[in-house]
Amino acid sequence: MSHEHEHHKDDRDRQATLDKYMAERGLKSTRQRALIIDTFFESDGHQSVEEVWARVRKNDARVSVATVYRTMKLLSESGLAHARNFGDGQTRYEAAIGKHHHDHLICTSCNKIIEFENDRIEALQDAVAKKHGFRVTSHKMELYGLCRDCQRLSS
Amino acid sequence: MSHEHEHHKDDRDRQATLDKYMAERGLKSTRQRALIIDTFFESDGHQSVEEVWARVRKNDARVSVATVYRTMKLLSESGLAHARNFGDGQTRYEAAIGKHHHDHLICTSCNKIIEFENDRIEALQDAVAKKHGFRVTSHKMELYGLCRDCQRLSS
DNA sequence: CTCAGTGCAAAGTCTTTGCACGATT
DNA sequence: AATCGTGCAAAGACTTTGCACTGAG
Repeated sequence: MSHEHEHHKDDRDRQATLDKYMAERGLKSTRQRALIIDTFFESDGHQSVEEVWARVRKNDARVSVATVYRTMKLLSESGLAHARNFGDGQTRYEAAIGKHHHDHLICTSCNKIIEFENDRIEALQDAVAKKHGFRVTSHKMELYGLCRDCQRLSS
Repeated sequence: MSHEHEHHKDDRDRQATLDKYMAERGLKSTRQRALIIDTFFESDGHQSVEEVWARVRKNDARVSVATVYRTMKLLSESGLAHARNFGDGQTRYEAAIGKHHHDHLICTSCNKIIEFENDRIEALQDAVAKKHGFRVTSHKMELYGLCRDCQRLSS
């Protein structure tokens, strides 16, 4: 299966999830929402509202930042995006569709973020949750430290 | 070894760490700092600045919240406390001495927080970090979901 | 036609900071 | 005495919200 096919499939998944979510609550589909959502999913990574807004404005300068805040919250509540807090005082959103779940290695010196996934850790997390009677819906794991490059620089 | 002994030992550890840190940077020991630090370490859990301030004020109403902010940041930088972000827009501090490292199960319904530790997960984290050339200094792992009680209520 | 969505600016939170005064080394 | 610390209020950063207008269903 080509990457292109995968992307189209992701697009459809996202559209379906979103349509379902919006239909359930009587939410309307507007020019602004469509633009914001498309813009968000066009980029990878951990996007702040400000960043999404900047790119949205290139297409339509009339969109207000308040609408971006509202729409990102919508995406987060619908499960299409995850809200993250890496310690700077800013919420960052990450697309929740189209890639496997993963966690983060964060360099405290250069702020580089490396993503990784590890099934054994996930399995252990589930086991821990079960032991405590929890039904886990999401999780985050972040390892902070110095990346290879910054270790070299500081030594 | 009695619990009492352990606590005394923790107090000494903390005092030593803090003294060393402050000496290294020429920081002064003041009435406010001592009170804030004692107050913080008297309680367990994940304390917001506002909460610490409230308890500090019972002893000395003249202490300003700005000083509490500054002191908590100091504790965090000295490694005696960890700053956490659980998603409400508030930094919470947790004592870093006197208990093992642990992670969190967070109920998204009642906000209950359960702590757990799992050595195998920690070991796997180290392995992942090593694979990426990272030197990890700290980490956090949070599992979000419904606790046993809230599952029962919502079903 | 109705109700949700949007833009705007105002208000809210949490946190940081400039400055003059006070305390510690 | 020299600095660092503190209190206060102002400023900042990010986010939410009230309201009147717009637009989707």
